Amino acid sequence: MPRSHSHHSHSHAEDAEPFTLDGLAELLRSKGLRMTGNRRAILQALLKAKKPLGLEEIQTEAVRQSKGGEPPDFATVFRMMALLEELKIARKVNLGRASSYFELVDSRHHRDHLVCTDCGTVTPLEGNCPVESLERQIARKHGYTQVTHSLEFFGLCGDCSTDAAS
Amino acid sequence: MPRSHSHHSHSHAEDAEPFTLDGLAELLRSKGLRMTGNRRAILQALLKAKKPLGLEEIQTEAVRQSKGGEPPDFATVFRMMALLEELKIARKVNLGRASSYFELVDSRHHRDHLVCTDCGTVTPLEGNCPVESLERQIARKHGYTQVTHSLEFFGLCGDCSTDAAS
DNA sequence: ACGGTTATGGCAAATGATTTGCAATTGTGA
DNA sequence: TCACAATTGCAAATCATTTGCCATAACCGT
Ligand SMILES: [Mn+2]
Ligand SMILES: [Mn+2]
Ligand SMILES: [Zn+2]
Ligand SMILES: [Zn+2]
Repeated sequence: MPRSHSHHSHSHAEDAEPFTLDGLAELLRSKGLRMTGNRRAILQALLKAKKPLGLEEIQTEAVRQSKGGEPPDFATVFRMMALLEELKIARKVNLGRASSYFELVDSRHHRDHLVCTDCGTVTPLEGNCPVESLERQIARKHGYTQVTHSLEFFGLCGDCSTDAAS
Repeated sequence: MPRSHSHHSHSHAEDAEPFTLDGLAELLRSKGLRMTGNRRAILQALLKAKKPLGLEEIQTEAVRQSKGGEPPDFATVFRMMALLEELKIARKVNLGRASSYFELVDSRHHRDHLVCTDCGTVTPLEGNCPVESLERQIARKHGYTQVTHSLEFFGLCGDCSTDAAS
């Protein structure tokens, strides 16, 4: 795919550009994809999210972001997320639930999560990932490439611990 | 098969009783549950497994363990696994696939996994878990109790890396 | 701005996985 | 051996994911 560095002032799609709507829009276009109202809304929802979102949540957040109008169809959200996964812009997060949850994946700020198995509260964990540095070692030891990981902690939050005791 | 001290065992999986068929049988009975041919076969399949098994696999391995006869119904395997999860004897493992996979959970030998996202190969990782010691810290810091975790690495195995390059 | 090309989106139906109801069966303790 | 409750097979229900089809709309070149 030819890269036209027409005006070098900004937005090289492949650069570690901070995840911004414009940056993502550019990236999509560079792949021959189109930027639509639905997609803008979905991306905004994901950008604003403080925790992984389910398809329903993306749908409702998206319509809120785009200030009203019809929410994107469920299938549309589904296809968009499949696309973003394909492009490694988003990833599925294992929250131990039946349906899928997604978050944008910024290679510099990936997050692990703490999930209350009772009330469902999700807390992104602060600080450095404790296993990121292992990816390289594991890759070498087992002859793997492109190693990523998924790390979640599950437990009972304070409230739910109390409730369980009574 | 020496059953040295199978009495005084009516309680939790915390009795660092080794995970053996008899031990598990006893545990189930202590909960008022019954030990049947199906259950014995399913447990044997799980005990023998070197990696997490899907419901189908449990079904086929179970019939092999019990040396023939009808394989347990799919719903039976499903209910058995729900039960074992409930009792914290087994857990679901996130292999990034659509359907669920299970493994017995021995608090002393829990395993994280390396999964090839292309061919599906699953490799239990040797050695100490790199985050087990964090569970306590996270529990304290966030006011959680009963904290567990799920850690999987994903990537392309040697073969699949080669194929992808061509 | 206009029009042709083609990605996209809505709708509904197909697929796939999980879960449940129910009657017949079977394990267990008495 | 009996009575009772747990278990199981089978089929149907539920829930989540995925796809086909065609009308629509984004983008490109004029
Ligand atoms: Mn991490
Ligand atoms: Mn671990
Ligand atoms: Zn909670
Ligand atoms: Zn592979």
